[in-house]
Amino acid sequence: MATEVSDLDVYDGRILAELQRDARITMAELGRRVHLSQPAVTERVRKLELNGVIKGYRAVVDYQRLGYGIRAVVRVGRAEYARVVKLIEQTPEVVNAWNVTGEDSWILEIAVIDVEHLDAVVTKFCILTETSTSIVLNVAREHAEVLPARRENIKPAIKKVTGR
Amino acid sequence: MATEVSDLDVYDGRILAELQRDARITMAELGRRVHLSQPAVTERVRKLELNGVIKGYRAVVDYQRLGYGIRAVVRVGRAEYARVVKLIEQTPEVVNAWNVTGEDSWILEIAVIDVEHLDAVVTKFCILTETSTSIVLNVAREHAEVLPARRENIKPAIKKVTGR
DNA sequence: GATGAAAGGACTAAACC
DNA sequence: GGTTTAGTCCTTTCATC
Repeated sequence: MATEVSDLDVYDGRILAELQRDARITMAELGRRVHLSQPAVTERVRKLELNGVIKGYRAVVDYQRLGYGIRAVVRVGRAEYARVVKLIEQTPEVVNAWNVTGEDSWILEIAVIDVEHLDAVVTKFCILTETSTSIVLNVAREHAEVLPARRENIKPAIKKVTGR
Repeated sequence: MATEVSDLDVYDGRILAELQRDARITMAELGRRVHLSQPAVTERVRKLELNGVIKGYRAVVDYQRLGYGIRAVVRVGRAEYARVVKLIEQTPEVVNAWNVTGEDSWILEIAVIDVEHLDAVVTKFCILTETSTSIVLNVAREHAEVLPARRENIKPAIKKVTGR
């Protein structure tokens, strides 16, 4: 049985917001914040986990302080799917890897120590196909909180004239 | 006082690995896993948080199950910095936003409900400058665990001949 | 850094609305 | 679906080795 967005009420939305902000708060504290008793939130969180709405909980680390001076986005052109997947698996510097539509087949986010390290990683992918590397200068937004989608919130690209 | 990577020992590495895998384990359990007493791990985690190595803890949610059928990467060309930042701030669909080097100035990761919604979001950025949108078909790796950088682990791009 | 003790708070399961 | 209660476990802080 798949979870429908409509199954998620206002309490679930608040719970998801709080846990995306701080995943280590206790169930008692979470209950206080969303105005539910502790057993009630515990049960809701358990269901959100079971339904796969919450996939897990992760510590967010500072790449810079872990010794990775450079973050980069590498776009990888068309290449044999299995070979790219295998190369990604062999490359721990790849933090995120998406197979995408368009001229580039893959978009990789990598964390490397310095330029020499960047060269070493990018070269591995250059051998397969053409690549394009962009170094991250600045992060405007990271891991934004995502709430259940509500169609009412969409602002149409071109506003319809409402004859008034 | 900034943290140096050299300050992090093998225990810190294990702690960071465990907390990136599951941020909600108790300190007692974390202690068991890394073979330290509970007060010892608690103190180490506190220091990692204070030093900014651990930036926080987040629940990872499933965009699909929250009603976002499409994930996409939008590359945004050269445009006035402040205007792009302002537009990102006004666009909750943007999950990650990086200012990068290269022809594209910005790389945005967005989560949208459907094609109509995608159109609405992309159009907002098209007004500023040229954009290029790639829809995510498949995720090969997501939020890989990142451990303290160790230069010894780097494999040089071109292996040096060691005259032997 | 480990161990042990004590107080406070959090979790679990049950009974109940 | 929700709350309350009671028992158990975890966490925190202290002291000591």
